[in-house]
Amino acid sequence: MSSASENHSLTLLIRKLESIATLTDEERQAILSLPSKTRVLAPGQDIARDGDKPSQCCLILDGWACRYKVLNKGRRQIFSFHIAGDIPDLQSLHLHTMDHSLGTITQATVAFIPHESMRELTTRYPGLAAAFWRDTLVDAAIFREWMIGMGRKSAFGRIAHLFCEMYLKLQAVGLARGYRCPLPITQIDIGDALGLSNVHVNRTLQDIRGKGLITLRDNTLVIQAWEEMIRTSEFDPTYLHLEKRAAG
Amino acid sequence: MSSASENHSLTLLIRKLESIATLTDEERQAILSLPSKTRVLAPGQDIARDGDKPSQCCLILDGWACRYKVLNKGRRQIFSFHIAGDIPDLQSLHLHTMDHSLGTITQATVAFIPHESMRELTTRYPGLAAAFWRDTLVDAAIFREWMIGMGRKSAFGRIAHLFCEMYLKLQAVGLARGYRCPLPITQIDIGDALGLSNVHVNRTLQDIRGKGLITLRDNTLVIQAWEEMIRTSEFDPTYLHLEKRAAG
DNA sequence: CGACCGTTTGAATGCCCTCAATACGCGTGG
DNA sequence: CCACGCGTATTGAGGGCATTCAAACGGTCG
Repeated sequence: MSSASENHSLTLLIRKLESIATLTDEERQAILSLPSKTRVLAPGQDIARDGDKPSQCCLILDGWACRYKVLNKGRRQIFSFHIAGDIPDLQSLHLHTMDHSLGTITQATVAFIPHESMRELTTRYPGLAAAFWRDTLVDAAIFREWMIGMGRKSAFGRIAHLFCEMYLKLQAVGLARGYRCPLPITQIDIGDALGLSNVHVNRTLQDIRGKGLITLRDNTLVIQAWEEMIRTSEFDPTYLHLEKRAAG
Repeated sequence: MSSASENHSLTLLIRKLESIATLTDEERQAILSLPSKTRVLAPGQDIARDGDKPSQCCLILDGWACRYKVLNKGRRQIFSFHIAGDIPDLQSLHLHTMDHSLGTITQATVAFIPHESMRELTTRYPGLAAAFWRDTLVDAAIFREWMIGMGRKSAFGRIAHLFCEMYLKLQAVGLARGYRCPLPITQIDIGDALGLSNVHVNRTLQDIRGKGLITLRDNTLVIQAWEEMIRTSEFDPTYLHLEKRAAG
C-alpha cells in the first residue's frame, strides 16, 4: 500500500485503457495520481452486494471475480467473469444502487479507487471519460452475446463460446497464449453463467472433450481446435471490440 | 425538418435526460442547439446493421424499435425494445463497429444526430456525458435482467417480467398509465426476445391470460394483477434505475 | 378474392432438468 | 499418517418444459 506500489497497480489500468483508446501523457499522469488502496481478498468473498451504494470502485490486479445475482430457491445467475485490468463495478459510478453483487472467485488482489476521484478525473479529462465509458459499453456487448447463447444456442455452443471469449480476453491482457489459458471456475460457475445445470455442464464438457476440441484439467483450458470451436459456437470476436493488441 | 420542429424533437431528449439526471440551463441550451434530421421510417426497417460503422446516432421520437442479431438458420435474438426518448445506438459513439442491428418494429419517427456533434457536446459538458453514459448503463442493467430470465426463469416468468418492465418504461416517459400500455410487438418478437418459440409464447400467453393477470388485445396490454405479476416473475424495478418520475 | 402474416391448436420429440448416488481431490485434524 | 469432511466431478434414471413439425384459422391489405 505504499505510494510506489499503488502507482504500479495503476499502470495496469493505463495498459488496459490503452488497449481500447489512445491516452495523452497528461491523461496517463492523471491516472497515476489517482488515490487507491490495495487489498487481497479470499476466494468467494463479496466486494459489493446487491442493494449496496458503493462509494468506490475496484480495479482487479490479480485473480478472478464475477458479477452475479441470487434468486429465490438458491438459483444464481452469473453475468460476467472478470480478470486483471477489469473494473467490474465501474457502473456504480453512475448507477448509485447495486442491482447485483460482485464477488471474487479465486483469491484476488484489487485496488479500490474512490468514486469522487474517478468523477474528478472524468470531468477533467473527457478523453478518459470516453475510455471508461467505452469499457462499460464493451461490457454490455458481452452481455448481449451471452443473451444470444442463453436464448438461441445449445449447451455445447454456449460453453464453447464462453471458452473462446475467455481465452481472447485473457490473451488481450497478456495472461494467455498458444490457445492455453487459466480457467479457475467450477462447472457450477459455468452452469450459473450460461443458464445450465451443473450436471448438464459436466456431460457437455465430456462431449466437447470427447470431440478433441479442448482439454480442461487443473484449472487450465487448452483449446486444441480453435477453428472448430468458433465454427460450432458461432463465435465472432467483433463484439469484444479489441482494437489493439496489448503487449503479451 | 424545420429548425423549429427539430428543437421540439430535442425537447424530448432533454426530458429523457432529466428523468435520470439534473441539467443546467446551459446544458439544456446546448442540447437544443444540436443539429438533427428527422425521418419517418416504415415498420421493419433497419436503422443500422450488424457490421456498419455509423457516423450518427438516433433518437426515437415516436414508435418502437429493437436491437437484434440474426444467426444462421434464421434464428434471431432481440436484445432490447426501444420507445420514444431512447437513443438505442448511443453505444456507436464509442464502439465504432455495430455488433448487432437496430431496426424499427412499428412505423417510427427518429431524429439523427451526428456523432461529431455528440462528441463535441460530451467533451464540453461532462455532466451531459455522465447523463448519456448513465443511459447506456441502464441499458446494460436491463440486459442483465433479461439474462436472468433466459438463464433461470420459466417462460411464464420471463413473459410476465417483460410486460412489467415495458409498462414501467412506458410509464416513465408518459406513454402508459393505469396499468395499460401499448405493446405493438408480435408473439414472434416476444419469443425472439426471451429465447422462446412463438408456439410456446402463444401457449404461455393463454396461461397468463387464463389466470386473469393480463389482457392483451389490439396491441394493448392491460396488467390486471400487478402484484401477482411482479411476484410470480420476481420483478424488482431497481434495475431500471428510475430515480425520478417523468411528467405524465 | 387471394396473398400474406400472425395466431392458434395438435402431436411427437428432445434437450435439459431434478433427484440420487458414487467417486475424486484436497485440506484439516486426530 | 490416515481418517474424515467438504466441495466438486461424475454417472444413472426418470421426468418435464419447451421445441419442431404441421395444419388450420383469422385479420389485413392490395
